[in-house]
Amino acid sequence: MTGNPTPVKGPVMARYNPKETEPRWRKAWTDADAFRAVIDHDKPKYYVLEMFPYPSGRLHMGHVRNYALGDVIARFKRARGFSVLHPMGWDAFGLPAENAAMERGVDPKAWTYDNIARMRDELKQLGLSIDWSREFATCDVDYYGKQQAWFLDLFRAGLVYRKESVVNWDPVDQTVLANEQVVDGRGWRSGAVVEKRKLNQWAMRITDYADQLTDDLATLERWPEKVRVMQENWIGRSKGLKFRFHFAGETPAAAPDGLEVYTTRPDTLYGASFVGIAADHPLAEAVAARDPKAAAYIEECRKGAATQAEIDTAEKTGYDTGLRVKHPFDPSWELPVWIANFILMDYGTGAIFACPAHDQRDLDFARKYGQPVKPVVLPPGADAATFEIGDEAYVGPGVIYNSGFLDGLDIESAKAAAIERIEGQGDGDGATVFRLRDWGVSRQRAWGCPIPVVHCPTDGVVPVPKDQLPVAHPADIEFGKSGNALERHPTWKHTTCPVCGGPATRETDTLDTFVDSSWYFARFANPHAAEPIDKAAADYWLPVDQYIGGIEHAVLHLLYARFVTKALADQGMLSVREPFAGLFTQGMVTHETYRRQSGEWVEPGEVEVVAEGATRRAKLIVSGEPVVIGDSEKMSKSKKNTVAPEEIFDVYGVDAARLFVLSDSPPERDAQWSSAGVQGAWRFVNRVWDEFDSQPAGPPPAATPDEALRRATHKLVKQVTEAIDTFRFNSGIARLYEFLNFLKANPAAGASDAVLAARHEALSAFARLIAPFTPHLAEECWGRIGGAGMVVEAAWPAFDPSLTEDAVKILPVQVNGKRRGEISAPAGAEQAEVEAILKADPEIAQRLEGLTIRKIIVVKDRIVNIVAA
RNA sequence: GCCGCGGUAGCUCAGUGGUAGAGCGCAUCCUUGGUAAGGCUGAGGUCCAGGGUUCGAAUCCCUGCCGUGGCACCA
Repeated sequence: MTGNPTPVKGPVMARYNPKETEPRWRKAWTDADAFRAVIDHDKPKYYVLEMFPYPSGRLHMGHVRNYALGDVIARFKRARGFSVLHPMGWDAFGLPAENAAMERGVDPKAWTYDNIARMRDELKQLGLSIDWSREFATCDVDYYGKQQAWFLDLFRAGLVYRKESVVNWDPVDQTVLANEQVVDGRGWRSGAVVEKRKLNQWAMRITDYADQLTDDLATLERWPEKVRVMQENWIGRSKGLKFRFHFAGETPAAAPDGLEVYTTRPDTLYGASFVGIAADHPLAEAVAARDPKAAAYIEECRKGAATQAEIDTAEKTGYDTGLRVKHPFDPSWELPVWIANFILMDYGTGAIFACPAHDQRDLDFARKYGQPVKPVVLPPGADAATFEIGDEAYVGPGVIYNSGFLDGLDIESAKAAAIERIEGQGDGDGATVFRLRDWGVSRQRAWGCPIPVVHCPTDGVVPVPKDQLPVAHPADIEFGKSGNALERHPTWKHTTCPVCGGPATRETDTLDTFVDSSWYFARFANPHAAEPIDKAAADYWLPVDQYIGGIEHAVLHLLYARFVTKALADQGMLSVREPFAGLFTQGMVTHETYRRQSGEWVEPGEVEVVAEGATRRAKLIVSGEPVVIGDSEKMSKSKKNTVAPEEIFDVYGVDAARLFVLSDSPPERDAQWSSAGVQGAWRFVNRVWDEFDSQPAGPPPAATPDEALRRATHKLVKQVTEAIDTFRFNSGIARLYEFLNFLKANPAAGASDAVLAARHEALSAFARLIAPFTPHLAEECWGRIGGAGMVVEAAWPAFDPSLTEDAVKILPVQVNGKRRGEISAPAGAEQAEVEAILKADPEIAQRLEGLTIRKIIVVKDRIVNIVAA
């Protein structure tokens, strides 16, 4: 190095001031219309979407993380030459608006749009690279009117229907819930114990797509395995046999064709000991009509267990109906028919045959009621003469025995043989059964998308003609009471029948808000189109290349969106059959919790944490009262462990907040927010700026750049590029931290021309590499070293693969697996060359004195191991 | 019960056959005209435990322990 050997302090630098730089760059991006998505067939396209927010009115750290993650991808892909679509909208219908209306007497519409306005400002402050010209809210009349249009298309296609059904009724929210929205017997939002009610309901035939929804999971290679498994379990496809038992003796009028059951184990039919039916099976009801004891038993079952815990521990009970059926393979063999509390009416046929030896539930029941237990599957190695079932059913592999024509077969062959026999007898067929139920979409709420049909006393249910869409809310809905305000409105529901012109009433149910969110990604392709979906635009942009959101939507939203995509594709409205090619589920933002001795929760802002070596203690700032530090948990108001994003932006700037939330942990894991962490990010922002500010202004000297710095730069570009490509943002940021330390070790002050030139190249790359994470800082730095235009318009830095490796490698030398020294070798040196260097090394020679070399293992560019004895 | 994920420095996490790393925190010292700041240097690790494979294991395999997520009377 040349220059002044004494330490030179840099010029007095102004501290980096995000309050000044950040708004300035956001304005520059807006003025340049930098993020407008354009259909450009000369470029590869990339559609980045984060799950759109509910407009609660306040941005929280979870939002910051979600949108920062998406923004990294969007900015990265844009710099890599993709035509990027990165839109934003609002999932704006739903109960919170109605609750606010009830509590505060405000208009849900005004409340919602006010919240949107506030949250839009906060989101824009985040500096996201979003095409805001595409923004819409699901409560916009234009959006839900288009939704009504395709809803009617699905109605005509038979995919939407109305049925009287037993539904989950949430007594607090006063509405119906889908099965997916009932968690442990309680409403997913209200937490109220869900009741069963019989109502006329609108439903969508998602079960028609159950096979496709299962099969196509295999094509979603860029989805987390976990989510695919969850969906597969939820749909719950099982293959088996549906068949009828014929009655022995009297055939009840309620089951004239016999009793149909479903089983996945037809191979164990010879182990049957009784037949069971659900308490609400029609046959059970018929029995109850003439048998008061049966009626009492059924009543008992209905009261039954409400919560999952109760169901788990509930004892199996049953009631013998006195009815008898014939075994399908042996008409002389009669089986009793029991009503049993563990059989579910809404799965399969609501009736089973029980094989206690090979099903634990059947075994528990059989032991209690003295039913026979006959094993028909012999485990490998077991002796047929002595094998017995104790308290545990045998469900493993084996050979069929005690089973007539099935004897000697393995389980799979026996299943096939049994099904073939039953089909031959005309008693039943092989069948596929799903756990998935049709999607009930009716909601008895006003603040949702009205279902566009009319009820006519003459013509029945009549769709509203397309030229009369949208069916909009009346302007003067009176909220403030519980129940459906549309139903209560004095005039809105009264209309005329589109068919006969006579008086008729409008449907007052609205659609589940999950319908709103099941196609918004397609509307973003062209949110101003006259048709619900602009097919040409959708063909260009869809599928979403990278979708990002919380794991909590693994079955609800993500399953509905997949179904609607397939249904709309079948109507010719879309070409893709899967909406999201890539899915990323990010973790939550958590924070330590603090409590006073009294147990009262305390906000982080009221607490001072003092670190003393390995121990940390906390106290109240005002009084010095000791505070107990609790686990890090999801930020929530009830535990007072939230941190308001706007306060962080105000103190440290948006870039520091983004950087910290991205750097702390891998994106799929929870991120622990801490004030120390965000301060660390803030220091990094300043150190970056200092480094750029210390570089002499003007073009770099025309010297050959310093080799080591150059190699480090190219290595960095490679590492950060790969880290972003593989969603390891925290790793990429760690490399940037390291590189900054390396740069500081090669300061501009007193540097040679070679170093100054290499530093310029390094800083030019660095400004572009930090842009996805800290976009405002990147622009400021880019400008400082004379970069052309803005970073948002600049190409991602390239790296020269030959420069990402060191020219000379330091190879550790092991003797018998223990490190004993090191040698220098040219990169790529092969065995012979390395051995030559080894022999010339006196230190190694000394180590090997008295030993016989058995083998020398050279791992190119990595390590040498000498095996000696 | 079934299916996952995780266990590496005080904390949060990289590293997934080849020299144990980063950030934060901590300690020492320097600076005090960048100042509710900046810098230098350093300490700190049975890579959860045991067994196996290998010249070599944090990494691969087996067993166990601990934590955590999802599903679950689905025939």
